[in-house]
Amino acid sequence: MAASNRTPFAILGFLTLGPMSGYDIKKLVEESTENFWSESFGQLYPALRKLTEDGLIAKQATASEGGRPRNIYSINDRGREALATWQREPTAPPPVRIELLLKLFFGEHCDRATNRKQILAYREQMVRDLERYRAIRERLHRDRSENAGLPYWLLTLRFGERDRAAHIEWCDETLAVLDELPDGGSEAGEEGNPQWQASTQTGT
Amino acid sequence: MAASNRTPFAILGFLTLGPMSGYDIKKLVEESTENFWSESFGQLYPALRKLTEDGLIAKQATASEGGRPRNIYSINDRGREALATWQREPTAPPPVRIELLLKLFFGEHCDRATNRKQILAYREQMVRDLERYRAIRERLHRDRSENAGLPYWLLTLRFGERDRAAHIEWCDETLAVLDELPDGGSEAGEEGNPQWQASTQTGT
DNA sequence: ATTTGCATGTAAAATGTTACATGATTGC
DNA sequence: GCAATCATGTAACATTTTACATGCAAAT
Repeated sequence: MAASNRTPFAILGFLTLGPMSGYDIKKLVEESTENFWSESFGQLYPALRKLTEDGLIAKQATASEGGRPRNIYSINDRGREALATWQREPTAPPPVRIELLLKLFFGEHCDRATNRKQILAYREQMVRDLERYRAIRERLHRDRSENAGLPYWLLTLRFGERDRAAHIEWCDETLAVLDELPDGGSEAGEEGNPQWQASTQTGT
Repeated sequence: MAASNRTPFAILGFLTLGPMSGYDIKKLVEESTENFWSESFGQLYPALRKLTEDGLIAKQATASEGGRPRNIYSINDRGREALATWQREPTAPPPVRIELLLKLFFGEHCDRATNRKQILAYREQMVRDLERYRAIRERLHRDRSENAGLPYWLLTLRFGERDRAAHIEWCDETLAVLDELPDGGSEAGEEGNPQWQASTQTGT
């Protein structure tokens, strides 16, 4: 998985929004970047410790109100610098692993109904995503209109909207194409053909 | 990474194209599904051994021509059944981890030039992908027009084309938006604002 | 009372990439 | 002769998820 652990940078980014605990970060991730970037506690807590050791963030144990112990982390100047440096660096292309396409690539061995069902399920997910994005957009405009980060958040949201819309169009085109194709059926047999070698490359 | 190791199914899929070695599979992956599904030797060889042990494929050691030893694997009926079963099963949504969007999400803390540079680099990659896909498409039509799998391969290629085209449009829109925004600059300071909690969710 | 949420963390397992070891053969 | 490619495999490392352990506080 390449030499790249971006969790520290995600943490630094969220800490620019204000001091907070690991738990807070996790919650924030879930309600903001989850659609294109997620983090689990198993990554978060070790990374917080490392960032503290490296002096990019400061930890402040709090047991004040209610007596509930919390570790509150704040970003410092070195942390802000590390964040900015990362933002200027070349960005790794996102790794893609689209199981749907792998299934469809071998779709010749399935009956039409199976292929259709897979595409339809994917399409429904895309539609649900779009509905969710619309709700998020409305909520952002309602509750966050003053925030300086809002334009950037909206740009990432727009990415999701365009992406999903394009995939829905692909689903519709694909369904139409599938209807024109002979219905295979998954009967074994036919004997693997021998002209497989070289040049079959395909998209994404 | 969730209970899902799809490598065996990828292998089974490729073996439907004919008997071949692990090395052959790796080559085929590179020139066909690499854009949406890749495999490394570190996954391939252990998975081939496991599939053989489980009786879904058969291994045949060859030392024939030239004396070069090769292990040729063939899918059998149980393997074909396992493949078809997987193709009918619900498909996990692809995991997304888009570093570009994470950077842009915190773009408020960068100067405009940095944000622009990141988007432009991404756009260039999308354009290169599209050019590559066009070459693949031409090659497929030229060399593979007889193959029964071709329509399905073209569908996965179309996915990549639509995806990249949509992302390019997003890049253009984003660049226009960035030009309207005040140029931040990465100076520390400003003090993290305190109204971060709840409702910031965004797209993809 | 009991569930839900707050809160921190660790351990183990799954998954995946990269680098290495090894050696044959083919084309220049 | 030498580089490239064929060919198989392992080991180490990196990354990430899931499950668990632990316990307090607030709301129903």
